[in-house]
Formats: sequence, structure tokens, C-alpha cells
Amino acid sequence: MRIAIVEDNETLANAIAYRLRDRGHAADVLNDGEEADAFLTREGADLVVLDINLPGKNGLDVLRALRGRGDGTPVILLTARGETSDRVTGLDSGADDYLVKPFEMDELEARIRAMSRRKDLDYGARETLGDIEFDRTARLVIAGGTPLDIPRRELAVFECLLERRGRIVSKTQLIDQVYGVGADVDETAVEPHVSRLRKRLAGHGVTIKTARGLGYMLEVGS
Amino acid sequence: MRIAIVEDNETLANAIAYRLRDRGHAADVLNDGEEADAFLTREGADLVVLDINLPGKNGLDVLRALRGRGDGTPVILLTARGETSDRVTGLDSGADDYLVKPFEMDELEARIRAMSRRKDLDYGARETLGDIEFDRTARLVIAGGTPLDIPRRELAVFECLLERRGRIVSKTQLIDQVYGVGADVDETAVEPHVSRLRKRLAGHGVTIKTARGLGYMLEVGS
DNA sequence: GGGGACCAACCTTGCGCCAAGCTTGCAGGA
DNA sequence: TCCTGCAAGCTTGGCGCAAGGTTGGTCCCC
Repeated sequence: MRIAIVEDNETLANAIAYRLRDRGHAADVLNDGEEADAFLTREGADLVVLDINLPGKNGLDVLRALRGRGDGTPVILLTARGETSDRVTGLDSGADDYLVKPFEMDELEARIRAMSRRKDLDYGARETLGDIEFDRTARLVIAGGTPLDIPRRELAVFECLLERRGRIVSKTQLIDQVYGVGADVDETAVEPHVSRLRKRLAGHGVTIKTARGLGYMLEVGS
Repeated sequence: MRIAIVEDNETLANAIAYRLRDRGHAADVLNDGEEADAFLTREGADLVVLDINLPGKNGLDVLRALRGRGDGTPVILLTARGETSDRVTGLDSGADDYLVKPFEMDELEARIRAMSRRKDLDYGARETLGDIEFDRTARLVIAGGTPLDIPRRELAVFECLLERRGRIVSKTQLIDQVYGVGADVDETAVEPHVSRLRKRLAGHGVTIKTARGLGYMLEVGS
């Protein structure tokens, strides 16, 4: 599942992202309201974890804008203790659930599980690309019935490219996904991973195209 | 098995949880009705031990809400001596069994065993993997007709991997299942169990594969 | 306008390091 | 007794880095 995390506290945001990725989801972190708004309009997500207190645009504004666009993506609000009115306003504005800070990661995870169950999202479905299959929940790439052995970093690259397949993904985006947002890594660090991943996917109808100066793009061969 | 214990007397609740965990189950304790309701909606359980007298929401209300959601999870009621009418109402409301306080822990355990036997019988008892069989009800691993002696923790690991067989299971997930959600245990704690379990399963056509940095996966050898 | 030279971005490979994981042994406890 | 948690020592495979090769784009000069 693609989950957008809108939270200005980077430590918290990354902790959430880390955990959700461990569970096999794709997590995108947005640090302020404007950014989140743009991202959700542009890319969308399967579920949004949305903090109310944000710099720039308030979380509730982001929520209202989302619903205003007719977007019914499930939203879980994060509120500070005591902001009862915000919570009520939030639910009135179209949020599906809320969580009071501080919260346990298990709690968040449970709510996400419950949400995906309730909303009947295809959780654990396999998608086919070329002649390989990808099971998001199991984090398994399957070629000809047998799972491929793909190391952690390469898998992260693959998942990130897959999420945005047919679109160009910049190296910075890849770095964020693979190493975590704000990691102190050189841009070129992903190149070897892309290279080796390419080799693994070769002959399975899936290609990683290079867009010079822009990034990479996953293409499913005709 | 994941068992939810709904009981406001914390001493009793913890005693039950302790005992059940000792028997290899994962036990979650809920102290009031609201909490229980939320938890069962969100997470669910394989079996519920439910006290009737609760602060907040009455146990019977919790039960009715559960059944109202179409949830058929087996429920064992706990009632105080003399609350005969409650007991009747309870069974009418969809409880599967009841126990009068004070009760012996052995008694509760026996009823849980009986319950899981009853509920599991029409579920398909044994499954075969490689050249071993697993009896979910009896929690027995059988190789060549004779049961293997597998300690509780290892068995819990086995069950968890089996439940998600062919998928990668992260260590965090294993910890949750083996030690209970939110247990304060190091991630590496499961490693010895996996190691020993591997040795036991070796030569029976069942392998535990390591996915470095991701988790483990149960594979049934061709 | 075309061709070549130069440069920067990128690819690939190999290597050494280190952390993740394995195994074992030991001590405590049921 | 046997399980369990813990920790130490060992093994191994993924990772980061950097070197050397390749490609593609641009600019200059004829």
C-alpha cells in the first residue's frame, strides 16, 4: 500500500515511515502542508497519515482540499493531546480516524490494518509486470513461480520505481526511500544498486530506463 | 493463538495473560469495555475471554457489538457467582462458554483448549508440508507419524511463519507473535529460536530461508 | 552544417569493511 | 530435566566507495 505521511517533525515522520516500510508498504514523507497538498493532488496515495499542526498549510486545510477534489482516500489524523475541537473538526471535515499523540507505533499500525480492511483495499494482492510478479505484502519478486533473491537496498529501489512506474524518479527521491529522508549519502550511491537491480530484472520484461540529469524510470516491456 | 483478555481486575487479567503466554499464546489485556471494543474492531483476536462487569461499557455490550459486526470469534464469559441472568443473557447474546468466578486457571485453560478444538475441527485439521504434518488444533508437528517435540517459543515462531508461508516475515512481526505486541525484547532474541527450529525441521523438507535485512520465510522444499 | 574533441553524467566492477545473522555455551528458572 | 534468555565469537553477504570505462551532449572550429 502507498502511504503518505504528512508530519513536520522529521524524527517522528521517519520513524513512522521506517516501520511501515518494514511492513512492506511504500511510505512517502511530506514535511509541510503545501508540499502535501501538491503531492496528494499530483501523485495520490492509498492512505494518508496527517498531522494537524503543520507549517505552511494546516492539516485540516489539506484534508478539506483533498475532499474538495472529491478524493476519498482514507485519512488518519494525528492530533496533540487536548486538541479536542480539532479532532471533532477533523472528523467533520472527512477524516476517517484519529490518533492522539503520543501514540504507540503498534496502535498506528493496527489502525492502518483496520482501515485497509474496512475500505477493502487490495492488501497483499500481486501485481504483474512483464513476466514477473510482485507481492507487496510479502515483499517478494516472483519470476516464473520462483521468488528472486533481492537484497534490501535493491528491493527498496525497485519498490520506489514501481510505485511511480512510467514516471521519472529522481535520485534524490530514491535516496529518500532507500536510505531514509535526510540521509547523508552521495547521490551516486544508488547507482550501483540500480545497476545490479537491472541485471536481475534483465530478461524478465522489466527495464530501468535512464533519464540523464533527471533520474530513472521503470518500464514494463511490451 | 491470539487471545484477548477483557477484565478490569488487573491482577486477575495479568495472571491469566501470564498463564496463557506460558502456554505459547499471545495474550492482549484490555481493562475496560470501550478499549476492548476498539481493540476487537481494530485488531481482532482468535479468542476472547470476557468479563461481564466492566467499567465503561458492559461486557455484554462488547459481546453484542462484536456479534453485531458479524464477528464470530469464540468468546468465553467470566461471571461472578450468582449472576445467573447475566450468564443466560450472555449465551443468548452469542457467547460460546462461560466460567464462574472464582475459577481455577486449569479450568480456563481446559475450556480454551476445548473451544479451539471445537472451532477448529470443522476448519480442516491437519496440513501437510514437505514430509511433515501440522495439526493446528493440537499444536503438533508430526514427522513420519511420530510427533516432534518442539518447545513453545519455537512452535510460536513456526506457527507465525507457517501462517505467512511463502512470504517474508520480519523479525518485528515474529517478536509480536512470539512475545506479544509491544514486548520489550531485542530483535535478535528470535534468532536462537529460528536456529534451533531450523535444525529440527532439517531433513523434513521444510526450510526457513533468511532474507537479510528483511526477515525470514518458510519454504516447503520441492 | 558537420565532425571531432571535450566534459560531465552515468555504468559497471571489484574490493574491503562491517553489520546482520548464525551458532553455541552457559546460567537461571520452571 | 529441559527450556529460555543472553552473550560471545564466528561467518557471510550486502554495502559503500572508488576506479576505470562508456555514453551522450555540447561547443568550437573548419
